Amino acid sequence: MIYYDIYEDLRDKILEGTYPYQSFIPSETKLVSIYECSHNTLRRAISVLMLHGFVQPIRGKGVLVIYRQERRANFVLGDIETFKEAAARNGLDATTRVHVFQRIVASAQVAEATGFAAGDELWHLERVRVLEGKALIRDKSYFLASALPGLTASIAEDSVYAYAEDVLGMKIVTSKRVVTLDYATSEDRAVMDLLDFDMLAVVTNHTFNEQGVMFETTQSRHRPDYFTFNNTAVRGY
Amino acid sequence: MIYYDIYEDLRDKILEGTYPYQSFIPSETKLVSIYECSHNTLRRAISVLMLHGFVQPIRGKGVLVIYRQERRANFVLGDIETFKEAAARNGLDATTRVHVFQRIVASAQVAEATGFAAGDELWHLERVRVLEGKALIRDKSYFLASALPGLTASIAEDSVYAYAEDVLGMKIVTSKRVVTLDYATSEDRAVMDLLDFDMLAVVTNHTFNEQGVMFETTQSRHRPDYFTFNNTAVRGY
DNA sequence: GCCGATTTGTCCGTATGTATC
DNA sequence: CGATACATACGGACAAATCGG
Repeated sequence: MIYYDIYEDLRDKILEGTYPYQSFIPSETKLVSIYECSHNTLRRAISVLMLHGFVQPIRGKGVLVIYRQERRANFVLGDIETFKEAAARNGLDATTRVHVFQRIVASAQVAEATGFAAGDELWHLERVRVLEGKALIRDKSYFLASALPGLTASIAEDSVYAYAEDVLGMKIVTSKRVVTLDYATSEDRAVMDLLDFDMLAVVTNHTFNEQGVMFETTQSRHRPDYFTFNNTAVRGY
Repeated sequence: MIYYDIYEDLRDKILEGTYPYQSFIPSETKLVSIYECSHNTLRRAISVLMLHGFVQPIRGKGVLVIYRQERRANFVLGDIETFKEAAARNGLDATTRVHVFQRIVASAQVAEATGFAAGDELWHLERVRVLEGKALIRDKSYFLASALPGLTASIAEDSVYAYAEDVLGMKIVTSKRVVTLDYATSEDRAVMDLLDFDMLAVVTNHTFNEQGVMFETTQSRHRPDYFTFNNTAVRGY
């Protein structure tokens, strides 16, 4: 995929400062001759850069870099990535404790709450994410059992996504997320290191694989002081 | 813009149920002949649908609808839109109280906190958003004065964005947002109807116009029970 | 103010590859 | 294997905005 390679190359040059904030990257014409690709392919790479908030094209002038290094945050969410990847990217030591691991059949209530159909066979997992020795995130997950044969508690302790992608060959494509706030429950307090926080950031996500099957929904409950959610919106895209 | 018209038409058909959840929309070939457009233009419309979480194309099969009507939320954020638009879309009666309206010169501290340059002339606004008679959101905004000549308190009471777009002809292009949580301050409590909530959802945004100039940064502090933030991530885009 | 060169934006047509059925 | 459907890439044409002379 040529467009993606070009995207990564330009992105890295922006990240390392070759193309600094508020500067223009080389023109389409120049980049086309540099990468020896068609202008449409280059434009696609630019559009991915734009959607990720790195650049903003200005007609008649050029493509402006609007990315700049953010202040250090504790735990940044945003793109599709696993908990382990996010922890590694944020330079944190991470482990996972599996509290619940069971196979269930979706009741009408579970179906209503999760978006699965009543009668679906599901894996029900409850896990706590531990960063630097602190239990900061509590995940309540439901996975479609038919999409994840052979799931075990020890896999869940490592990374379900890695198992799905590397072992089963599944690909995660779309992830819809909703961020809300909720009171901490006594259950939250029992398994998390909540200090005196009484509210949590709640990220509810629905994940679709390459078959368009919603195979996972997870409610992640985050301790407020370690929660950051990034997003870029571009008009018309 | 043909691609955008096609996007809107398909999106509306999905919203009204013509193309229901988990069904395939007509094939590329059929849509091309329906809309009498080129292959590429249609694909662009599909890609916008995908980025907004409405569909997911599956190679060899078709384009699957993965959108379904969500439960009613109190106040949903996500795309680029004004407070008034969001209120209208959520069917709520909305007013704005302007508490602070002044012109300042950015100090080093303000520059550090906002991302503007020290010495920039800024409008500093503090506003409270009132929905259905309840003061639920507190906005602390800084606008680049050179980008918004003639701003007044009464405009701020209505909609700064409408003034920028309709009167000044500015276009809002990119909006970067970060969601965090913060303790409610005594100032928050003084101007908002906070009940007994002691934490707030904080959305910090940086907005760029069509010139690539960051002309606004706003910190919006939301009462937890009225806060919802939507997001869709697609792998590779 | 005008013109021409540059740069991005949109659209079209075609070719080829890959996955599904 | 062939037909269908999406995915990627190329090249060309014209429009729209900017900028300098």
